[in-house]
Amino acid sequence: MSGSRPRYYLTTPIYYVNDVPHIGHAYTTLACDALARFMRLDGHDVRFLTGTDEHGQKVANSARAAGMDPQAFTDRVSQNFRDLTDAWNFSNDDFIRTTEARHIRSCQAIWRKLVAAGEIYLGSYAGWYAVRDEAFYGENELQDGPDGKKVAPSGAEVEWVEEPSYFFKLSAWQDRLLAFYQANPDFILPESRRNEVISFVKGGLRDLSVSRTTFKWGVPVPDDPDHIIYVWLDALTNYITAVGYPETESESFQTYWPADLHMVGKDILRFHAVYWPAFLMGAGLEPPRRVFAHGWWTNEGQKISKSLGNVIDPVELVEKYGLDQVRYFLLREVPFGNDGDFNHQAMVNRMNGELANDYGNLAQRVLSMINKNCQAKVPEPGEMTGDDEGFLGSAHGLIGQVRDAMEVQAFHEGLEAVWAMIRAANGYVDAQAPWKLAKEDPARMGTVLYVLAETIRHLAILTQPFMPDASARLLDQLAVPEDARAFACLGPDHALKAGTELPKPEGVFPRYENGEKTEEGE
RNA sequence: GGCGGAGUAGCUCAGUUGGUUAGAGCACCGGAAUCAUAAUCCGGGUGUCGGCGGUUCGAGUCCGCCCUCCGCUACCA
Repeated sequence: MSGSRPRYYLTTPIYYVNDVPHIGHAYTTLACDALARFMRLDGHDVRFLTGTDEHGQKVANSARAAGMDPQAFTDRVSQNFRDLTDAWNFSNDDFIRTTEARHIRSCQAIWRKLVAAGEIYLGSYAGWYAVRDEAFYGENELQDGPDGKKVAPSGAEVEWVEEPSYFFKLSAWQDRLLAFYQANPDFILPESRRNEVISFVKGGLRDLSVSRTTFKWGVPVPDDPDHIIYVWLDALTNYITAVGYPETESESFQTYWPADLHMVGKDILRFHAVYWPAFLMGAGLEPPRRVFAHGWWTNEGQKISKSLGNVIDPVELVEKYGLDQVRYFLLREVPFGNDGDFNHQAMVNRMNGELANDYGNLAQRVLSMINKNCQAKVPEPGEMTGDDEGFLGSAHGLIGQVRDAMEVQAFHEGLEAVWAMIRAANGYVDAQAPWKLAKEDPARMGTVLYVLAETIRHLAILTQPFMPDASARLLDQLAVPEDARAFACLGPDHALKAGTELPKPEGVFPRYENGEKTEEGE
C-alpha cells in the first residue's frame, strides 16, 4: 500500500510496564497520534508505533511479588497500556512488546551485528551495589554510614562488586556523533535540548555497559547465556524490530526506516539522541531523522509524584472533561516542548471559551441559520464580494500554516492558526449579519451562509487530527462524505454543493459548568 | 563549578537579518447586536521590553558587567 506516497514513521517510547499509565504516557502518545492523523490526512503512508518495555529486574521483582511468572505478569500489566490507546482514541498501527519473539530475534541480530563490527567487547562492570535494592549506585549518591561503610540513598548498605559485562564502544563515537548533529541541525528538537546533547557529547563519552548477569529477565546474549542484553540496547531496538529488522531488505524496512520521528519525554532524550544513533551507525543502519523531547505537566502548579499522591489518571481525566476537550487542552495550552501546568481553571477556560464559545458556537449559529432559513440545505452562493473571496481565501490557505507548524511539532501554533480563523469567522458573521439579510436580502444571506459553511468545512477537516470525534460530527452535519475529509479535499475543488440536504445541527462541544459537562452535545 | 536557555501588559506568551505610536489570547471596563451552546462583535493599556553601561542617526532586537529563575552535567524505565 505504500505506493509513491511519502511515508512517515513515528514512534512513542515503549512504556515500562512497572508503571501504571499516567498523564505523561498519554501526552506523549497523544502528540504522536495528532501528528500521525495529520500526516495520514495529508497523504502520507503513516506508520505509528507504540508499545511496552517489559524486561528488567524491577519487572522480575514485581512479578515475583505478585506470585506470577514474569511473562504472565507482563501479559497482564501491558494490557493497561493497550487499554489506554482505546480510551484516548489513539490510532497506532502497531503495539510492540519487548517480550515478543520478533523483538528477541531482532535484539539478538543487532547484537551480533555490533559484535561483528567490533563495537562490543567483554569487560567487567564495577560499582557500588546494594544487595537489598538489587541496584548499582553512583559514588556521588552514597553517604557514609556507621562503621565507615557506604550507604545508598535508600539506606541499604552497598559493597564494591565487579561483574563481567559486555560494553559498547561509545567512547569512539564522539566525533561521529558531533558531525552527525552538525549535518542534521533538526535532528534534536527543541533547539535548547540540542544544545544540551551536544554539550554532553563534547564532554566526552564513556563506554556503555550493555549486558547484565545479575538477573535473567531479558533477551539472552547470543552465544553467552550467562548474560542478558541490558536495558537501552534492548529497549531502543524496538523501533527497528517493528519495521522488520533484521530483514533490512524487506519492503517494510525499506519503506519505513529510518524513522521520521521518535517522540520522547525530556528525561530520556540522551538515550535517543546519543546512544541510539551510535548503536545504529555501529550496526550499519541509518539513524532516525528526528528526536523531539517534550516537557512535563504539573498538577495545579505542583510537581506530580506518587508520594504526593497527585498523579493524574488519564482515564479519569477523559471521563471528567471529555476526550476531545482533553486532547485539545494538552496540545493547545503549552508551546510544545515546554513544561505545562494542568489545572482545572485553565482546562475549563479552554473548554468553554475556545471550544464551546468560539468553535462550537460558530458552527451552531451558522448551521442553525441554514437549517431555519435555507430549508436545511446548503444554500446557493451568489456573486461574491471581495470580502467573501478574501475570507474564503484565508480558509483555503490555512492548511499551509498548520502544515508548517506540524512539521516541527508546533501543535500549539497549528491550533492558534486555526483559532485565528475561527475568531475571524465569528467576526464575519457579525459584520454580515445574515439574520438581518434573511428579511432584507435572502440571496445575499445565502451567499454569506455558504461562505461560512464552506469555512466550517475547512475548519472541521483541519481539526480532525486533534479532535477526531467532534470534527467528524461537524463534518457529518455538513454532509461531507467520509471519503472527502482528507486535506486533498481542502480548497474550492471539493466545495460544498448547493442544495445538499443537511441534518439538524447539534452542539458538539458542551460547556463545563457547576462541576459537570452540560447535557447538551454529550 | 562548567555549558546552555530565559527574564516583554495582572496572567500565559509572540516579537524575522536593529528602524514609523512594542503585539496576541485570557482577565478587566465600556458599548453594539440578538442568528447561536447566556454564546458573538466593536472599542479601551501611562507596559522603566530584569538592572547598569556601551556601540549606533536609531536597540526589546548587537556588546560588556550585574541580578533572578530554569535546564543539562552518563549507565532507573
